[in-house]
Amino acid sequence: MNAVKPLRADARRNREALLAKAREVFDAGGFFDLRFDDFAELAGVGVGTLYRHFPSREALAEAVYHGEIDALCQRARRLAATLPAEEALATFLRGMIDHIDAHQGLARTLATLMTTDSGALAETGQALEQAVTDLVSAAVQDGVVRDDVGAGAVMMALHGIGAAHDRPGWRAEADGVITLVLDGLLRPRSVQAPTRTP
Amino acid sequence: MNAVKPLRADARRNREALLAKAREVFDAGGFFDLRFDDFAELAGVGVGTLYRHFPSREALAEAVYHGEIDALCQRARRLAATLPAEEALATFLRGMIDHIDAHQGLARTLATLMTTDSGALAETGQALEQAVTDLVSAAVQDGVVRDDVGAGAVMMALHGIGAAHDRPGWRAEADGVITLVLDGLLRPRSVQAPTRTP
DNA sequence: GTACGATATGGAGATGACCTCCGTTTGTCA
DNA sequence: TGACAAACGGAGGTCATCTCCATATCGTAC
Repeated sequence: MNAVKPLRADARRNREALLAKAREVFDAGGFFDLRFDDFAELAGVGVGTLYRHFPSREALAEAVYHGEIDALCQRARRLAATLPAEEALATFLRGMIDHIDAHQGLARTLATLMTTDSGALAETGQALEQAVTDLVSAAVQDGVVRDDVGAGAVMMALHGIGAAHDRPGWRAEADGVITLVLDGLLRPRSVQAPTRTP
Repeated sequence: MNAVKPLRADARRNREALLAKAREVFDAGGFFDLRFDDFAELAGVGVGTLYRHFPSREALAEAVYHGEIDALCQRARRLAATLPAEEALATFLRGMIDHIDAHQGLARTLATLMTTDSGALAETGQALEQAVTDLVSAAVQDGVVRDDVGAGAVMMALHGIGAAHDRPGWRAEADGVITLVLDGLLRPRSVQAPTRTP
């Protein structure tokens, strides 16, 4: 599926230059406020080259954080393999906040990844979602976590955290969400019948 | 603060026409995909008039749902007055989903309202957030809900729900989030010390 | 009813971001 | 080194947003 024919030397050089500059701009926090064209100039390549390598701003963002997110997924697998399912899930979710907190722009990138469900862009998002799903499933299998609420709900909560990263008390609130989600998951199923308001 | 001098007759007429057409387009679901200029023509007014009345797409969205959100806030107050705090909170949150589910575009509007924290646009968002805060506070006061997680976390969760409204299994997942949040809130504080990953 | 200042209108066009196209340059391989 | 493919770059097309101001309409005082 991923038959990447080797890039020509100059192509690879430009690609790296773009990624390097992108990381720099991300860390400075201004990535999403920068004109995409200006970014090409900043990186020292033409606009056409920029667009050939990264068809959209989101594609570039994904590329920048692809490694990061891959690492998160691997981390999920490692946790799942070494810790009791419940603890693995908890540790992973708390770690997500740390990661988002540590890197400017990752939050917004995640938010974008989670809404975009079409195209190759979503691939990374899917991987992350799969990782979460696996963690939750394992905990359910263990019997420590209710089975009437799916991993999708957890993803939604993460989504909310990512999308709201510019709120004033972000860190504390994000921790609160995870606490609620985790403690909520530990309860037995359907404490109360899901009341629908009339 | 809100010293609105009465609009001239034609101005009021145009404003109403814009709002009416906006509601119509919202219900059809295409509001956010429509060119803003085209919308002016649809409503039968000039672009300038559109922009004078509603400086941005979001301002118009807010105006359309201002009543709706006001109603939600009132509902929150009514529930708080007539039900035990815990039940009031639960009923309100479940009701939120129903509302979002019922109206195309309300979800996206809420998402926008919740991220935008500057300008008059946020006023409505603030009101909604205040309503949630009050409900949570009352439940905390009653001792039925933990006091170590603030209303901000609940808002974040709602945010996630609103922002993700185009996911396939949205309704079920949204219900799941609320279930987790509610059940999470019912647990005593800090079951486990908030572990920070190293 | 009419005259006049205040208020509102409308739509052509400026603005500015995004993206494409294609003539030129650079790398690769025999 | 020649020839072919791959990649470059940036001028310019496209498109949505928003502004500006000459014109029209309203409300009111006379």
